[in-house]
Amino acid sequence: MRPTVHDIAAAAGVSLATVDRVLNQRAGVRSVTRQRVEAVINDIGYVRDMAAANLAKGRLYPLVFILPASDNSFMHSLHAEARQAISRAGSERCSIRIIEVKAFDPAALVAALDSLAGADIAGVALVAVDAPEVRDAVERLVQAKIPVVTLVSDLTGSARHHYAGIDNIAAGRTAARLLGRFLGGRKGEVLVLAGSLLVRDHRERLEGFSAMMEQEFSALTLLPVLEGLDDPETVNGLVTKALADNPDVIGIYSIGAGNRGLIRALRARAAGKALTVVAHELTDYTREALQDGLIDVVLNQDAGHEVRSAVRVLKAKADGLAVIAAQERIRLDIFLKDNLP
Amino acid sequence: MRPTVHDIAAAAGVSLATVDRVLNQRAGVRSVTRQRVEAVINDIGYVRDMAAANLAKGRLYPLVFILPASDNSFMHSLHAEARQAISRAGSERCSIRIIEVKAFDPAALVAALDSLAGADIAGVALVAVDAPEVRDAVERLVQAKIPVVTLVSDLTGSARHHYAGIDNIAAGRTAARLLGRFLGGRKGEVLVLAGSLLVRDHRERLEGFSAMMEQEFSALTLLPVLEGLDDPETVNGLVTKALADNPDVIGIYSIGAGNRGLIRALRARAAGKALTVVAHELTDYTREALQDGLIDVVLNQDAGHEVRSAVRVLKAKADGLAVIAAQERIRLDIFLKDNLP
DNA sequence: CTGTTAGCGCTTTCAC
DNA sequence: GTGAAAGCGCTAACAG
Repeated sequence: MRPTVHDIAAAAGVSLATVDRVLNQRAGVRSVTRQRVEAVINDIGYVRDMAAANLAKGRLYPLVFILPASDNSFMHSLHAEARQAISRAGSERCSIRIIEVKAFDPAALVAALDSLAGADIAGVALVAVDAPEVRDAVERLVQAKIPVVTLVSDLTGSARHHYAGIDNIAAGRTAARLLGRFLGGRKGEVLVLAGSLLVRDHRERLEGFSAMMEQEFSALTLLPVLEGLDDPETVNGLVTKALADNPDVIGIYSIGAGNRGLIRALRARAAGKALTVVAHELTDYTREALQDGLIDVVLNQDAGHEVRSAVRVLKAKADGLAVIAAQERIRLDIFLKDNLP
Repeated sequence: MRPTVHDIAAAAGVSLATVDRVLNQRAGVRSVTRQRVEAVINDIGYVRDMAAANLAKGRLYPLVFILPASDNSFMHSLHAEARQAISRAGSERCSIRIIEVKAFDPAALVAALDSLAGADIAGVALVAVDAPEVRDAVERLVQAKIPVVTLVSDLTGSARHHYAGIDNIAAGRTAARLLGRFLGGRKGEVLVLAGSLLVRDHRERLEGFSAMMEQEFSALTLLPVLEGLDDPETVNGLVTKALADNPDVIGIYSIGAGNRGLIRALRARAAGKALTVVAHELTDYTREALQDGLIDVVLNQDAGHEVRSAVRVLKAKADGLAVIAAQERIRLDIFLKDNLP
């Protein structure tokens, strides 16, 4: 059996209370005693049984998830996963509260963050809007020793403890290479469709995409980026018009959400020139389009993994423990019609 | 606070012992009493605190990992991940023992499995060799109520509780589509390189690959499959010869390990016709080759995820608990030089 | 059949 | 400064 506090106490000739004080670095122990105890701890290779400690403490991890009230499939699934996490919270000694805020609105986000100031909170996860005032609000929480994790979209220059999301620059580069290689050296134009360039993840995808295109696929010309605000209707209109206006388009990269509109436009199009399409986020719509051959590649981030990872990281940070780095790396999933889950 | 056994006892007017007997479905309770207690349990929405229960029981999960003693990078990393799991085992109340067996040897595997018969084991994970005698040995463990998980390679028609590995047919199909699309309709021959068609994962990859090639990329002809036994030297020889003998090869699919040899052959080749190459498993060698443009795509399975998943699943099965299915799905990772971790 | 009691490994009063 | 003792939620003897 693993050594316990009793073993330490016996070996060091002190009481359990003293051992506990040393283990938890609380005051009230002569430094001679402390050192004796610490020596024993190292000696016998003691490691604390966290489960027992949490039981004794009645430890609870009150976590808060701040999520945008966006009406697109990806955000829906992020919400769903967060609710799933809530249903599991009991057995993991944590309680999760979801706060919904207006999307793309720094002020609303700041208000939500500041509302957490006094509260008894073990950690906060938020989908960041990349603005200085948000960065400052996060800074205040970090100062107050509250672990903070950004989710899906990161916050430039912020002190957040961790980012649970994909590398969006790499995602953009990957999209570019797949599109470029699939088009196999053909000459033509590429349509790029973003949600909004005010969010960091979309900006970064575009950045990676443009750089790679310029560098490796000079036969392809990028048309000016369209911003569809992740809204199906808007996207549909923009794409329909752009395809009509630009007969040389042979590829599309859809950076954001609202792919429902894109797919509608693709379906409506007279089956003319073949189009190669790369889009983000696997939803019911993009899955179907992939199967129908309307979309060629879907790049995806696993919302479930992101939420579970955020919970694990927040709990670990709350206790000052390390995480398994590889487990918390959020992968860029690449889906063709052949490897759909 | 969540309701506890005390609350149940009080509400049902019985003692803790009786509550415990009901909770653990042990005998020795009149069915009237049992029903009364069960009613209360449902009423107040009790859920057992597993951590406390395990503490009281002094529960330990003795797990066994049976791994092949193969000398290739992937198996090395699988071993490494298993050792990592051992180092974490303490804090997860489990003890993990690794048994090494001769690779591709059903008899050795059966011997290892049978050696576990009497032992106090909470679960077994094995890299299966797909043979009837292995299936039978697994069957015996399952009969003995020991949870069994296959790792990396599955066992046909077996009663194992779970498979922690990728969908290899989908992997083969994906390889085919990527190769086909990257080659963009060009006419030519494709070299297929397997480790051994005696292992199920390689067979399945080939199956998926061939089917997709035939179905969608008829401009490409598959050469007879070469078996390199996952051995770098052998692979190197085979590839060098095949490329010399078949000047029309424009694509390669490397199904198994031993890619060190493939890469050496590619480097040695006079920089002639461009070759499109899809290989499996991200190792130091394939990573470098990807960066150098020698390999175009690496399909990968995350050994760390597989090991962690196997541990979680075995523990859950040992307690008769459910797992989070999505978390235990092992993804097919697709790496281009642009999204390397 | 049912209840009492001690105890898992750790923390936390409250005395000394 | 230090220690004794009770208790977290659950289980496991051992009595009755």
